[in-house]
Amino acid sequence: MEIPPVVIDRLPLYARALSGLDAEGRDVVSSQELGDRLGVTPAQIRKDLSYFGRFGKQGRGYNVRKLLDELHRILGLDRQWKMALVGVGKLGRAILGYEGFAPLGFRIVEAFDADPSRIGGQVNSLTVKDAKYLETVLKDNPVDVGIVAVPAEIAQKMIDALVGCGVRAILNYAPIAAHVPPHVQLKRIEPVLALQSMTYYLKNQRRPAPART
Amino acid sequence: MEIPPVVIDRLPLYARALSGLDAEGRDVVSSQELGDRLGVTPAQIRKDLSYFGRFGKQGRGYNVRKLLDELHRILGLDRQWKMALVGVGKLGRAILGYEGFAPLGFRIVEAFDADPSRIGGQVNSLTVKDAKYLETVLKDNPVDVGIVAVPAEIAQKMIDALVGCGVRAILNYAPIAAHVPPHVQLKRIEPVLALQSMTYYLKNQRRPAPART
DNA sequence: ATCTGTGAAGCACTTCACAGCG
DNA sequence: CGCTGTGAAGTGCTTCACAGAT
Repeated sequence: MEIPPVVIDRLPLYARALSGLDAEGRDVVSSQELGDRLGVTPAQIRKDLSYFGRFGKQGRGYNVRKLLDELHRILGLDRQWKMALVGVGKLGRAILGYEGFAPLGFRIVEAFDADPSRIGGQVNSLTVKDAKYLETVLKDNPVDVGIVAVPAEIAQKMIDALVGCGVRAILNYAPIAAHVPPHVQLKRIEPVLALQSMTYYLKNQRRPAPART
Repeated sequence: MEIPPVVIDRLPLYARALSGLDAEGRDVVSSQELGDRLGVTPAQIRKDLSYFGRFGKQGRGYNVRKLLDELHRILGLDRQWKMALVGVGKLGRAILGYEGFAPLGFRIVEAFDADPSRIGGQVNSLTVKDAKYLETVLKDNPVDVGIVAVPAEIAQKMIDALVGCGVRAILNYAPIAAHVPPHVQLKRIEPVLALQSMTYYLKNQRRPAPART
């Protein structure tokens, strides 16, 4: 069956909420309560989950631990994923220092930059390698995800290089509309775009906000 | 007329591409060419723009400078927007140091934190203030946008405080499903969620990627 | 000849509403 | 009785296809 992309985007949200419930010691949760926590309708949650199987018990709800495991399996979060960072400027260093990736199974195993003053440097126990050797390094030691944190002007070139090394998922922090072949995932992290669309609603006094993103 | 939220989300993308074209000295662009640059269909662009007026010339295309100005006006990007940052940890400092906000009219004018070791410190010519006084400070000196970069456990509390001060747009970097009243905009910046949905497609060999986000 | 602007058609996603099970 | 799972209905967004302007 073909699963709507929006559904896939919501699953990590569900997984995170379930982690929280699990940590609170909760065994069972209804779609109603999960929905309240997430700002999602219960019907949406049930429909989303129904694409993958029947995980609940009628009259009771969902077993927190079991559903969490299922979601992890579905999303592929039951393994480790290797990532390569390109661009070790201010933003890149902040990404390297971010402690939210590792506990969830995402590990940055390589860091590249083109600036000679940064190459060879140590950041968070990683040695910064010359971007010129990106292809050589990643061909021997492939990664699953590329993180791009370089200036706009060279972002597409770096993305092309990553794709050329077989990287099939890219997290793009550079402010460009990047092009990738159809088998490659691309998600952008762009605070500025988020701000620029919010101002539309700010400008027009007290217009109700649209559904949360 | 009620404009679809997705349309509003695309306008900043168009504006950015037009800035680029303008910088390249281009006077006119067609929906076809703009679409090619952005990975959006020409029909989509024309339809989106048609919600706001008739900006093109048939047989010719759009005047780059004129359309850019219109978009800036529509989105409210023809003014300055003041922002307050809450949370001056590693992430918060990276946000303060980010140079992409100011040139587009977004200025961080206040920084708050609850950690005594950070309060009073100078970051990027801003003095970090005690989060305890957030309400007092922002009531005298209101901001348009709140940026939340605090740990998950206190994020909702900080968001509530910002909303209490009349902030109507929030950029949330904390990994929680935040709740805000309907008149408040909320956008989340969550690299981890982006990664966690991409792995679904990585896991399933060579499934084609869905439309770019 | 070219490219916009736009109703109408088509598609995708969400919500409803209820049968069915514990 | 409560809550899931799910076809069917409803809504919202995208694409088509072409009249009309230059």
